[in-house]
Amino acid sequence: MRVTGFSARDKAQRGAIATAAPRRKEHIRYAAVADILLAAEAVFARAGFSGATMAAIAEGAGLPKANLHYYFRTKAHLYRAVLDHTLTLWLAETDGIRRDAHPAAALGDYIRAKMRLTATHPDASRVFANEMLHGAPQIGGYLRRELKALIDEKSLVMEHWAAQGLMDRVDARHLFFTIWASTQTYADFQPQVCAVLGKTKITRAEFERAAEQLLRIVLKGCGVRDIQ
Amino acid sequence: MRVTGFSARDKAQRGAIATAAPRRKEHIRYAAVADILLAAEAVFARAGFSGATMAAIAEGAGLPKANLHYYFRTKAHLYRAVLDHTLTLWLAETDGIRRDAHPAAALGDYIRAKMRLTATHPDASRVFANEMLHGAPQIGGYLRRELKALIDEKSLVMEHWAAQGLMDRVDARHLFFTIWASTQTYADFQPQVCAVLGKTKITRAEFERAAEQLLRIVLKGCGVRDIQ
DNA sequence: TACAATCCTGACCAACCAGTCAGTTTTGGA
DNA sequence: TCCAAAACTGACTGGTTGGTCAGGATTGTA
Repeated sequence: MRVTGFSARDKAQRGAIATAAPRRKEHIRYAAVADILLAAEAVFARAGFSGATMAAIAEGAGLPKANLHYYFRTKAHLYRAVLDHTLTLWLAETDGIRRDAHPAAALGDYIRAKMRLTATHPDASRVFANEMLHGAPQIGGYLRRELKALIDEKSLVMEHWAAQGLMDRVDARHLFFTIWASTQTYADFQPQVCAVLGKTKITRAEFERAAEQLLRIVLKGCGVRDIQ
Repeated sequence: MRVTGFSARDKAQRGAIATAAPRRKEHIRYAAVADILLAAEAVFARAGFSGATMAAIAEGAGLPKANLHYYFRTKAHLYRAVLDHTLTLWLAETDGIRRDAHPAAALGDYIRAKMRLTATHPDASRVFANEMLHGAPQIGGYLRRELKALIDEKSLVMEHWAAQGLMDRVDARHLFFTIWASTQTYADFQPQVCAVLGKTKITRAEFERAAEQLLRIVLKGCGVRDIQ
C-alpha cells in the first residue's frame, strides 16, 4: 500500500514492491530491505522519528550505516517505508463488517483480530501511535481519504443492523475509536499495563482475557442480540 | 507530586514547589517557571523528548534559550518537571470509586471526568503517551507503585459491587485500560479522530457525545444496574 | 542610596548525527 | 573466464543542538 505518494523512483521502494522486474540480484535487495525495515520498525517504535538514529537502525540490521543510505536515500524515506508497511496491516480485518453478517459474529471477530494484531505486531502499533502524536504529518491524507471512506461505509452497515433490530443505534465512528484505542493500548501503553498487572510482559493468555472482556462489554453495551 | 526522585536541590523545583520560603523575588521565578512549563508541555507533546528543542521551547515561552538553562539545568530536568506536573492530573478523579457509592454514578462520573480532562489538557495526555511509547523510563517506578496500588484498591471496590449484585463481575484492571484508552485517544490520536469525523477540530459537543456513548456502552456492557 | 542576591543574555563550543563520496568487492549472466 | 552492474564501506563533512560562561541588568531590602 502506497499512501505517501513519495519517490516512485526510489530504488528500495522499487525493489521491495515491484514484482515483475529484471531478475538479477533481486533477492539480495529484497533480503536487505526486509532486514532494514524490521530493525527500523523496532527503533522508530521506541524512539520516534527524531529519537531514532540511522546508526541504531544499522546496528539492529547488522549493516554499516552507509549501506542503509544505499537502500533508503534518507531517514525520512525509510520512515515512510516503515509507515507504509504498517498501514497495510491497519485496514485489514474490517471485511467481516458487512450488511449480511450478524453483528455478534462480525464485531466479535473484529475485536479478536485487532487484539491479535496488537499482540503480534506491537511495534507497528507504536510507530503508528508516534505518527499520530506528532500530528500525522505523513499519513494525514490517507486518514482523510481511505480511512474516512472505509468508516463511513461501515457506519452505514451498523445503521442497517440497528434498523434490523440486531443491535442498538450507536455512533459507529466513536465505537471504532473505542475499539481501536482499547486494543492498541496493550502495545502503546505496555509499560502501564504491565505495571498495573504486576507482570513484566503481557502473556498470550492475558491478551485473550483482555479481548474476551472487551468483546463482552462492547457487544452487551451495544445491545447486540445473540445469534439465535 | 514528585515521582522521579530527581534533584531535590534543583533550583527551579525548589522555587516551583516550596511554598514557605524566604520571600524576595519569588514571584519572578514562579511566573517564569510557569511560562516555561507551559511552553515545554506543548513542545514535548508534539515532538517527544528527542524531537523537542530547547530553542523551540524558549521561543514558545518568549525567553532566550540561556534563560531556560538558568531555571532548568538540563533538558532532561525540564522534561521531568513537565511529567511531574502531568502526573498530578492523572491520579485525580478516582475518589468517587468507593464501596459506598453506586457504580452507575461513580463510573459515569469517572468517565465524564476523564473525557473532560482529555478535552482540557490534551497536551498533558500526549506527553504521558510519549513517555509510555518510549518505555516509561522516567515514570515506570511510579506506575508500579502508586498507580498499581490505586488500581488494586479500586478492583476490590468493583468486586464488592459485583458481590452486591450492582454490576457484573468484570476484571477492573482491563476495564480501566479500556476507559483510559478510550478517553485519551481523543487527544493522542486527534488527527485520526478529526479525519474520520471530517472535522478540523473536536468540538465540545463532540466530546460530550463521545463521553455519553462510551459511558452508555461501558455501564450497559458491565451490567451496571440503574440507580433505583 | 548602597549592595548583594537574583535574574538575564549573547556568544561560544563540543558532541552528535544525517548524509556524501570515492573507491572496493561481490555477483551472475554471457 | 570476463566484465558490467550491483552491492558495499570507511572516512569525512556540514549543520544542528544541548549546554556553558563571563559579564551585565534588576530587584528589593537595609
